[in-house]
Amino acid sequence: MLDNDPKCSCENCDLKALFFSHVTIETLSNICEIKIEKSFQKGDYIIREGEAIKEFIYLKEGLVKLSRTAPDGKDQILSFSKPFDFVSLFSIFSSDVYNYSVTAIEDSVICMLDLDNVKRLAQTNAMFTMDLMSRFSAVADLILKDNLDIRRKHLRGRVAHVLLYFSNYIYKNSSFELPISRREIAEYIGMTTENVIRTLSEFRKDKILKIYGKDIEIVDFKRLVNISEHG
Amino acid sequence: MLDNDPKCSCENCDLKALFFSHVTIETLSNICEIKIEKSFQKGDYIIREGEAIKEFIYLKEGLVKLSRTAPDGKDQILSFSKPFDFVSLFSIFSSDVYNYSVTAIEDSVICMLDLDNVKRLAQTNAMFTMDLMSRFSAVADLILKDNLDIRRKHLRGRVAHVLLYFSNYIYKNSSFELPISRREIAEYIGMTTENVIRTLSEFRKDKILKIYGKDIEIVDFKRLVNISEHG
DNA sequence: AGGTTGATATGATAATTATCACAATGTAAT
DNA sequence: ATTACATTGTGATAATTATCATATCAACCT
Repeated sequence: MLDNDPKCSCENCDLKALFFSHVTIETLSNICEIKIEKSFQKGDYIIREGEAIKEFIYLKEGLVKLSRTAPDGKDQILSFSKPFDFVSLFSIFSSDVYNYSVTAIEDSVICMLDLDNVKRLAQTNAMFTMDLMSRFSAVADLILKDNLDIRRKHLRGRVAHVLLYFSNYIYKNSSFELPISRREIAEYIGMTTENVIRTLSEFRKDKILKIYGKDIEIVDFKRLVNISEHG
Repeated sequence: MLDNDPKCSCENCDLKALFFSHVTIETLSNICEIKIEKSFQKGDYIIREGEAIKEFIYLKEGLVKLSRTAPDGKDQILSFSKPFDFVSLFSIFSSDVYNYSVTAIEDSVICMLDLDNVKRLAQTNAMFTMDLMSRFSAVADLILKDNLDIRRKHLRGRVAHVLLYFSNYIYKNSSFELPISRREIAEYIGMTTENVIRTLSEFRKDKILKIYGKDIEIVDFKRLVNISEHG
């Protein structure tokens, strides 16, 4: 965890429009003054499952994973989030504790606002609450849709799905450095680590990918899309 | 679809507390006057995937399933909902069309309010919007948790999970009439119909269940719980 | 009554995925 | 530097699940 960055100001924040577009500059400034900005390095926990929810948190920079530890001790990854996708929101209005852990999978920066303050704002400013709810429902829908999409695919389709997710949605590039391990891919798609590794090797042998450790280059995009959609 | 029931009044509705507890009686009466109540028989579509969202809908009585048709034509069931669990809410603040179909799996009654009216209310009454968001986030959390729970289980554990869900959560009885077909169980847990049927037969042979068509009696509760949790 | 359809049921076999075993590499700690 | 440990990688085998074939039964239609 690095030091706070004093240069950040809500007024100039790219994320302001996300849920503060109906909040007056004065109110925003008040909130802003007591906000805390924190930096996390890749691998750091931002939120731990079971912790009390005391802050309203959103992601300014970076990439995180949402996960939980199942009763048998195995981790399950629910989704990945970049800025504009919400982070802490899933439980803050319905639970006292976080149901999921949030971990930085790239160096990340978050903003923390006092939850009681945000709740007070939400209780008085209906438009703010509407904006919040719209974001929240869009993200929830996305996660559910993604989970259903993965559910109906086989191993190869699931691995292709993850690769396309990072390529198309996160990095917007056919070459990228995979931010997660093979094990984490497995935890995300619900398969074993060995089978994820094997499948990646197959894709390499089939000249669909070039792989250098975590560096991935999608060579045959069409075929990968086809595998993702039709097995 | 049956006739409207003129006897229903919002003032006496059990569900009022759900999201109208911070709405004045006058406002509620205004909303109430233009509400439409509809009854559906088991099997009827209440909402079809892809339809434009024009109403705010909630379930007064009955039991429904949320599902979608995957690109390959196969159905996937996302969750089941009884009154107090929301129905239409998943997309109404983030999408113009329904992402999921809602089908009555028992005779059901819904209330329909004009969505623009509800949105206007949400934009002016922050407490109402907060209540709405709390319900919504609780339901979303529940669905996600349930999906993750199912994901980490094998066939037998998944079937046991569904049986316990209906027994514990829906009917609160060790005997109940299964409101869905074997195929629908399969669509819910992501396995084939044949394997669901086979597993039910195994449970019967193992004297865990008594089965008469759709009538289920859980005889060995402990063992079923154990299968659900540990395979 | 006869015919069609869909749901339930069961068995045999094929396909898919997990588990186990082991090796190589890389990385962090001391 | 060297031990310790996690990650990546591959093969053999076991376990799990899907597919296909077939049968029965009930509901519904004409």
